[in-house]
Formats: sequence, C-alpha cells, structure tokens
Amino acid sequence: MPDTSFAARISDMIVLTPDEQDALARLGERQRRLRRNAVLLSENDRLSELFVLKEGMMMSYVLLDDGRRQILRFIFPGDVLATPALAYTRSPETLMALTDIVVCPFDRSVMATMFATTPRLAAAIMALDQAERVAMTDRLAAIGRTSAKARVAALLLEIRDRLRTGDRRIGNCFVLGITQEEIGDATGLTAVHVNRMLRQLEEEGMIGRGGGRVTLLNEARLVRTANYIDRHAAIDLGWLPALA
Amino acid sequence: MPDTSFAARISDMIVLTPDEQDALARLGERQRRLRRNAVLLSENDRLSELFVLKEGMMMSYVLLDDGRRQILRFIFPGDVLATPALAYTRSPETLMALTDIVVCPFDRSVMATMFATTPRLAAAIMALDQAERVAMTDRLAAIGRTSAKARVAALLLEIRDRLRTGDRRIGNCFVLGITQEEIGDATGLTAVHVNRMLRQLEEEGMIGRGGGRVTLLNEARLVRTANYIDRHAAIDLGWLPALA
DNA sequence: CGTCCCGTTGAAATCGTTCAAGTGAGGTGG
DNA sequence: CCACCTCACTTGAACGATTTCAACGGGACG
Repeated sequence: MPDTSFAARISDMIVLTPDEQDALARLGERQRRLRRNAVLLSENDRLSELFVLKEGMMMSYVLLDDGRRQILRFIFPGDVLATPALAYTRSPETLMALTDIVVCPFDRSVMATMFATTPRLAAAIMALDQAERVAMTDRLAAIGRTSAKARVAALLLEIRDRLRTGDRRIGNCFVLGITQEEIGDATGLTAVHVNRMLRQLEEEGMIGRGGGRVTLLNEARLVRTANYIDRHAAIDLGWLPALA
Repeated sequence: MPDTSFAARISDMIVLTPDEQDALARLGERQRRLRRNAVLLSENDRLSELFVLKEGMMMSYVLLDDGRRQILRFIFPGDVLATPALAYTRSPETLMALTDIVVCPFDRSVMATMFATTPRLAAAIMALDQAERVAMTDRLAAIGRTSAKARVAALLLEIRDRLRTGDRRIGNCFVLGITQEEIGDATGLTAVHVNRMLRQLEEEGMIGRGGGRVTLLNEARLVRTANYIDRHAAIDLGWLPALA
C-alpha cells in the first residue's frame, strides 16, 4: 500500500495495477520538508519540477504591482503542485507553506515517462487536475458575482471539505489555519471586511468561533448563503478503462 | 498536414510523428455546426464527450441563483472544451456559441486511448490545458484585486491576443465579438460600468472605438494599466521527449 | 516587559451598482 | 420603402457595499 495521501486519493477512485502502484510510489521517493511560511517557489522562478504535497497545508498566490496579493488556491495533502511546469519554464505563482510541510518533488520528465508507461495513472492525474480547475471556476464566479458574505461562507465550507478529505473524522468544528488577511486575499476582500462578515455569520447563527476554531452551526443555511457546491464529492473516474 | 486549428497549434510547438498526426486527425473526424447563441451543453447536462473548437468563438459560463452570470472563459479555435468530462459526469458550466461555430466532438474514451497509444500527444493536451489554467488564475487575480478599468483593459488585450493566435494578420484593430454586457459578466462588472470604463480608456487615448471595432492605440499603456501578461506567448513544451 | 501580529471596531470616503431614461443601428413585416 | 421593434449602447443621479484610515485590545514570544 503506497503511503502518500496522493496515492490514497487515487486508489480511492480507481483500482491500481502493481505497475501503477510502483509508479505512484516512485513519486513519493524524494521528500523535502519546509517550515511554516517558507516559500517553495517564487513567482518567476525557474520551473522544472512538480510536487505532491504529502503533509501540511500550502497556498499559491500572485502579487500585483501595487503589493496587493491574490491567493489562487489552498493546497492540501494529495494535491499536485506546480503543474504550470508542464507548459511554462517560469512559475506564474508563488507557492508557500502555511504549516510545516512535506512535499515530494519529481521532474516533469517523470511525468512524461508516466504518460508512456502508466497512461491510466497519467489520465487520473489529469482528471484530478480538472477537479481543481472546476473548483477554481467556482471561486471565480464567487469573487465576480457574489457578496462578501457569500464568499467568506464559501471559503469556510471549501476548507472544511478539503480538510475532511484528508481526515474523515473532521466534522463541523475545525482549525482554519489561515488568518483573516489570508481569507481576504483569497476572496478579494480586505481583512477588515472579512472580520465584519465573520462576525455577521456568527451573529446570524451560521458559525461559531473561539479558541482558534470555527464551528459550522447551521451548515444548510451556510451552503445556501454561499451558493456552495462540493466539487470533490462528485468526482467520478469510472470512465477510465480498467486495464490489465 | 492535419487541418484543424488544434492540430496547427500542437504542431507549432512539437514535431509530430505520423502516428501522432493520425491520432490528431481522428479528433477532427466528426463535426458539428451550431448557430450563434446556440447552447452546446448546459450546466448540469450529462457529460461524456470533449470537443475541439474548429471555427468560431464560444464562451463558458455559470448562472447563479439570482440569475447573475459569470463568464468563465472565452473559447477560440484550437481550444479543447468540456474537459471537466474527465472528472465529472455532469457539466459544471454552460457552453455557448458566440458566433456560428464548428466543433469536433470526441468521447472521453478516445482520450483514454490517446494516453495509451500517443502519450506525447496526451501530454501536450494536458500542457495546453495548463496554459488555460494559468490564464484563469490571471482572471481570478484581476477580478479579485484590480480596478474596473484594469479588468476591462485586460480583457481587451486577452481577446486580441487570442484572436491573433488564430490569424497572425490581426493587429491593433479588431472586432470584439462580444457585447458590453458580456464584458461585464466576464469581468465581474455591470454593463453600465463597463461602458464607462471603455469610454474612459478611449478618453485617455488608450483605445479607439467605432464601426463595431476596437483599436488599441497605446498598447504599452494599456498593458500597464491592465497588469496584463500574455500567457500564450510564453508556452514552452520543449521538455516533452522527442520520441521516435 | 516590550513588541509584534492578529483581530476588532468606528467613521469617512470611494468605487461600482442600481434605477431611470433616452439614442441609434439593424432587421422585419406591411 | 417605410414603420416598427428590438437590442446594444449611452448617460445622469442616487444609492450602497466595500475600502480606507485610524485606533485599540489581547495573546504569543523573545
């Protein structure tokens, strides 16, 4: 049984052949540890490796000329990072650790080999990337067309669901792991306004806060105010051919 | 020489083997024509095919509960559509023709076959998808963190650059092909405000308008006010192994 | 014990929206 | 060929959501 959370996620969805399990295990061979707040890759850095996040939480972001930051995504165990390496030689985004982390780097040539030798696995990776793409379109729609309250609510729900895919025991009460400023940079709001929105969600009984934790008190209502859809729950790789 | 614009785009970037050219040509075998404003696929429709856009222009969007619309991307000849089919059985977005179009549908099982038989081609498709992903993060950052003027300017530049990849003769003067309402739905603004921003860009001498066309009069300044980066120009697939 | 970071709160300012009205070009039927 | 209709675009004025500015509290950490 391969031990990376990435392997766990893949094998949750398709049955792997021994060859595929080997290939998957090789992705986890090298490991790199980084401290909280360490930068794995900066915008415009030379880019030739991809990574799988094995432990911890990360984020990717871009900085604008005026110093403003847009957080593009939060990254959880089992996610593949730095996929732009497949199309670009310089990173379009910065990758930073939000907690102490363990990542497994692998050269993009490994990806090329995987396409040739374990195509089904490559297809599965591409499919998971599509799920990430769809989650990003959800964020785009949220930022472009929903209220501040809805965006904050959606982010809370998304983080909870992502944390839960890594640990099924996580219920309605969890440690967010990010600051209000980071929530703002992810949702296109200011930290000040995020604070007001959290307070409002609390006053309306949708969430509780305390001890660095958030509790979803009325999830149904939260989902409704957020326009939220859990994209990770609906993933279906059943079309992948069951090769020998 | 394969005749789809998709084939042209791929072979611009890597040298194809005869097998790969065959596989590419097979993608273009079936064709479907749609009229302007026709819907190829609605949100939540059953999803088992992908498409390559051969001619014309399309967009993808989502509708929110309150009827608001967020346009996720504009689609140009050579782009692959409905890639969420690789991870989901129902479409997360609506695909609509902005002009009369020709699309080439192919089942996702064809994609699976391609992974196994022409892996390098599959890798190239995944790489181009990454470019699309990066363009989407640019839009996310624009909507989340830049002014209305910057967003409109960025959209004008992006559309011009995308049109140009299909027709190198296109210079600084081109037909936009979308309404101000659509610009608004793509940038997270109202049609009214888009109008004011266009006027402002015009008054400041950055663009000219007339006869349904836009002219970029001061491209350098426009790029600066938009924070724009041309992602399609920097694509590099050189890492793909040059197989026999 | 001081300092820094994060969170909190109020008041004023601003950017973008909403509402309302009007213009103009293109298409269609009489 | 004209009357009519629709759709996109245009413009002004009022409104409102979010930002900005400013100040303060509290906990963690050296």
